[in-house]
Amino acid sequence: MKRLLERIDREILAAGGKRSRSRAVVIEGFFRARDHVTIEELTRSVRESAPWIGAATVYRTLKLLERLGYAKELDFGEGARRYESNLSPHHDHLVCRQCGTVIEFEDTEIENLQDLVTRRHGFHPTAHRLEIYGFCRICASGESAERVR
Amino acid sequence: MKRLLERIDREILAAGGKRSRSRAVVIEGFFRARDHVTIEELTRSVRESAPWIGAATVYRTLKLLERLGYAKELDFGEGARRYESNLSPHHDHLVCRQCGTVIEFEDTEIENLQDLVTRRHGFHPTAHRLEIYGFCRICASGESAERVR
DNA sequence: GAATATCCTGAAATTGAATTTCATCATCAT
DNA sequence: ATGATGATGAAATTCAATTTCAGGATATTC
Ligand SMILES: [Mn+2]
Ligand SMILES: [Mn+2]
Ligand SMILES: [Zn+2]
Ligand SMILES: [Zn+2]
Repeated sequence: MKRLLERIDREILAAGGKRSRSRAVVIEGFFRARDHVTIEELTRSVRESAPWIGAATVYRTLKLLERLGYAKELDFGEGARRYESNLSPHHDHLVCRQCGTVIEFEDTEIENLQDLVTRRHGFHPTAHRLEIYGFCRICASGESAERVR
Repeated sequence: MKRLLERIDREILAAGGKRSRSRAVVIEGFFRARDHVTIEELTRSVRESAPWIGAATVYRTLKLLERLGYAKELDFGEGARRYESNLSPHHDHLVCRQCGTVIEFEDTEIENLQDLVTRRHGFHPTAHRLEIYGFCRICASGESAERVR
C-alpha cells in the first residue's frame, strides 16, 4: 500500500504534477474503501478524517487515477458513477437490483468469444463492459430480503 | 407499421391512456428513425413535420414505449442515452469510438455462458448489457477516417 | 532561504441531460 | 353537451459532473 502510494506520487511528479495533502488522503481512501464506491460515498468517508476536502477534489483525483491506469470508472445505471481499483485483473459484474450487491466474475471463454466476434467484424476492441442485472441469491429467495443500500 | 401503431394505441387505451397527435407522431418517428437515436436527434427529426412538439413529450413517449416493451434504453457512455426498437431479437453492440458506428451482433454461445455464470452464483438475471468499444474496420485502417458523428 | 512559476485547492458557479411542475388543451365516457 | 382526467409545451427544477476563480501550496532556480 505504502509502495503503491509512493509509486503513484512519483508518476504524478514525473508528469509535471505536485504533491498535495488532500489528494494523498483521497488516493489512500480510495484504495482502502470497499470496491465500486460512488464519489459521494468516498467523499463522505474521506471527510471523516479530513473534513476540509471538497467534492471537486475527489472528482478530480479519481479522474487522475483513471488517467494513470489505477482506477476504472463504472456505470451501473444508477445515476451516479462508481469507481473501482484497476489493480486486480479484468472482470465483469453481476449487479443485484434489490440490495445493490455486486458480484465479480471472470470468464475467459466469454472473453475469447468476444474476440472472435470483433474479429469477425474487423473491429479493433479497446475495452468492453459486460454487466448482468438481476437478483442475487439472497434477494431472489427471501421476499423480504434486507435492503443494504 | 400501421399494424404496430394501432396495436400500441390499443395498449395505451387499455392501460387508461388517451390518444394524442403529438405522441403518435413521436412513436411513428421513432420506428422510422435509424436505430440507436438520441432524444435530441429524434426531437429534431420529429419537429421537421411537427414543429410544435416539445422535448418533454419525446422523453415521456420513449419512457412509455420502454414500459410497454417496445423500446430499449441504451447508454454508450456518451452523456446522452440512446433508444432502439425492441422488436428485433436481443443483440449486443460494437461501438466505434471514432465515427460512432454501432454494429449489432448476437452470440448464443456467449449468452449460454452468461447463464452458466449466473447459475454458478445463484444469481437470477433479468437483463444484461454487453458492449465492446474500439474502432470499426474503417476507422482502424485509415488514419484520416471520416468523422460521421 | 528568498523569489517565482506553476500546480492544486475548496467554494461557488455553471453545465447539460433528464425530470417535474403547471396552466391549458384534448380526448373519452356518459 | 358536460365533466373527468389524461396529455401537452414551456419553463422551472434536479442532480451529477465539470469549470471557474482567487487564494494557498509546492517545486525549482538562484
Ligand atoms: Mn469490480
Ligand atoms: Mn442495437
Ligand atoms: Zn441482492
Ligand atoms: Zn468507426
